[in-house]
Amino acid sequence: MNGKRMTILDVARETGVYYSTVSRALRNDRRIPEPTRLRIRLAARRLGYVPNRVARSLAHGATHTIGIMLTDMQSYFVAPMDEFQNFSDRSNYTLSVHFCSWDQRRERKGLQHFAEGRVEGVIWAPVQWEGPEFVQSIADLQAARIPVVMLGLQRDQQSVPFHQVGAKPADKLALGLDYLLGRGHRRIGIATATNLNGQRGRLHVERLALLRGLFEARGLPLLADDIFNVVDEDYGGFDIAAELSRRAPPRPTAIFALDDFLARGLMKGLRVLGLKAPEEISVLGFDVVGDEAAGRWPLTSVWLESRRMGELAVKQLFKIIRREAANTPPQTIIVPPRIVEGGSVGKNETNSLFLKESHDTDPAKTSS
Amino acid sequence: MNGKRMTILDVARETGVYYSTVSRALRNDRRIPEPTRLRIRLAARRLGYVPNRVARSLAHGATHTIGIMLTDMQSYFVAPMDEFQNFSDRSNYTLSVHFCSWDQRRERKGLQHFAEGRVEGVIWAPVQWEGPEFVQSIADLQAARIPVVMLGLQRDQQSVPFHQVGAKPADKLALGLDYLLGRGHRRIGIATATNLNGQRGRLHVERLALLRGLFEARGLPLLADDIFNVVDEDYGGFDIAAELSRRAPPRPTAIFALDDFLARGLMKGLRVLGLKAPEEISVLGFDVVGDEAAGRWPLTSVWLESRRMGELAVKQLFKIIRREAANTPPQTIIVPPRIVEGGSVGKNETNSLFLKESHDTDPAKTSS
DNA sequence: TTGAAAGCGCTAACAG
DNA sequence: CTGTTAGCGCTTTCAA
Repeated sequence: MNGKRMTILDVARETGVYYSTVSRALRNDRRIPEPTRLRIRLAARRLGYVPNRVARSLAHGATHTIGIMLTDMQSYFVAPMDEFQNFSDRSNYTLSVHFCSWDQRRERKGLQHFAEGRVEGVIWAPVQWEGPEFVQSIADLQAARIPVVMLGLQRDQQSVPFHQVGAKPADKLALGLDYLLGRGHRRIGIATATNLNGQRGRLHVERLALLRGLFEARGLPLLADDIFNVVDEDYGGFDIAAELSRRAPPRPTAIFALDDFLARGLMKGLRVLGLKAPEEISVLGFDVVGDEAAGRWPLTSVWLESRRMGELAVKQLFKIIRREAANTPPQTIIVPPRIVEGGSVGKNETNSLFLKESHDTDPAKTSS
Repeated sequence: MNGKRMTILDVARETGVYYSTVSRALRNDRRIPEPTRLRIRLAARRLGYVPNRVARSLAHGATHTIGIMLTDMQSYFVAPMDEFQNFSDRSNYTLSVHFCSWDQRRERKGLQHFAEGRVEGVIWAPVQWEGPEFVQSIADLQAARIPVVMLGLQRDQQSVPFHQVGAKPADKLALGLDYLLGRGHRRIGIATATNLNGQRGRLHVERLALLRGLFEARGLPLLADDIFNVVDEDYGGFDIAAELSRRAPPRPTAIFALDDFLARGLMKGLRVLGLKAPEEISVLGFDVVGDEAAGRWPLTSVWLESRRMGELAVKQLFKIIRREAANTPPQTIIVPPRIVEGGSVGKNETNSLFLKESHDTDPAKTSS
């Protein structure tokens, strides 16, 4: 019970064969006849043998693992992770995930761990695209001959020593703005939250600045009063809805909400407060996440193509790992922006807002 | 550039010492004199040598890695993960994280991977506490002599072959209910969402059932109309707020909101709709996550002690790894429930709801 | 202080 | 088809 770990030697001894025969049997080598194989596998199971991947990897020089380095555990990453999983499952690779919590030192250490662990590839959403840690990490990975695909795009597209997959915020915002213009809107408001802490706030600052430029480039006026810059982390959309319902009709006919939470909170708020969307006011979302709901989603939005990005990233990585694109110069894959129109309203809209008493626990069961 | 990976042999050749000297130098063995050590480290860096942890682990038999198996990437796990990171950083261990997306097959495969990779310990939040996969995974881990600490509690406390850390839902609900009773509330409503898909819906079903029992045990009436069972995934709290504001004053004086989202949406909705909390109606949250905000949080709530659970779990695991508790019988650590009162209101409450134009980009910069 | 050599658990090339 | 043997890259005695 509390002895040493079993090795193939133990299994060999138990079954009376040579230990390389055990090794082969356990890997289902067709040269070992079926019955022997079975006998060996059974013995291994009986003894509680667990193969040692450390030794295995050292021997044949492949870890069959890929490393994922992410900034944090945001829902943003759920869809990409799902793609990583699916793809590597199919290829019989395993994922090793690290979150650095926006800490570049942690990021550096984690990547070093990947490099020393000889993962066969890395997908990395960097905290920053510069600085000594960043450069060092790239160097480590290169020295260990580990291919990297970045999630996201570096700002200035110099020739960089890594592949990258991402979307361009400016293109996405332009698409959204032009969509609204195309629908006849001339007074367009912006819902944003530039003052939030951390990355989310920074994104809003960037988006608002870009959007300002786009308004200007199109000769479109942007009234200070039409920038709804909220302070509430998660439910700010509700404040905007309230503010809008307070305003007399010379008001924006559309609101471009610069993130998922804001957009959905705003939609919900408008509905609860009795302002009809899109009849009285239109809402366009940005970077909306819930991707399975595409089409059934009541909100029209510039899509966050995170699933697509994940898919492209992992495919590119495996291309390199499989030497199909070994010495390809690093590629920059840009995901084109896309608008998904709020289609047939989801289930939440068709039914009542509340569930009524009826489908309770079976009374027969409560008697026990 | 595109040659083979460097090994200590290359470094030895480069520096003219024996390769075991290199091994020692790189691990900062004090027997190697300072200057030699430095010379070797420099050469290693120059050559782009990256230590091979696979080989290292095989040689000394320790991977210095712990495996984390989680059901999904929910915010629930952010605080525990943070504790895991902090603790293992300090002990110079690295984390390998897996998410199984509530898929028991994936969970099984991932744990097997951990076992074969000889991680030195596992923290595991199981999808289910039973079934063949569960039993097999436990067996694997035991066969590989890998200690496990579970995140969560098994229902019937049989003597189980693993440590576990968790809280009891019934205790938490009872604490919450008695808190409200203690504040004089007699007509208490419940905000829930039993119809949501996946785990969240299941949790609501469980909580509502438990709470029903607690009401009954205290001889407290629970009106069907006072169960606000919403259908909206994220903003159902708004719907409840709207419904409450519609009702004439013989209505609940307090609402026990059975999850974080519901509670916060409800609070926000009440404020926007002009219903004063807690003067006109009290809200008690449940399993509220935002733990850094403790005290500054405007919402009184039965706390989700996820950080504490994470901390206790990782501490327990390291105790076992360090043999301080090697052959201790598996312990069940129960985190006592706790209510955190919404203290001094956070920054979001003191200021206006909107940010006004003023702190824009420096005009000096726009001129460029 | 450093060199020599054994070995971690397994794979794979080569015989037989 | 199975036994033999040589590593994989590193750590760790044991000598010198």
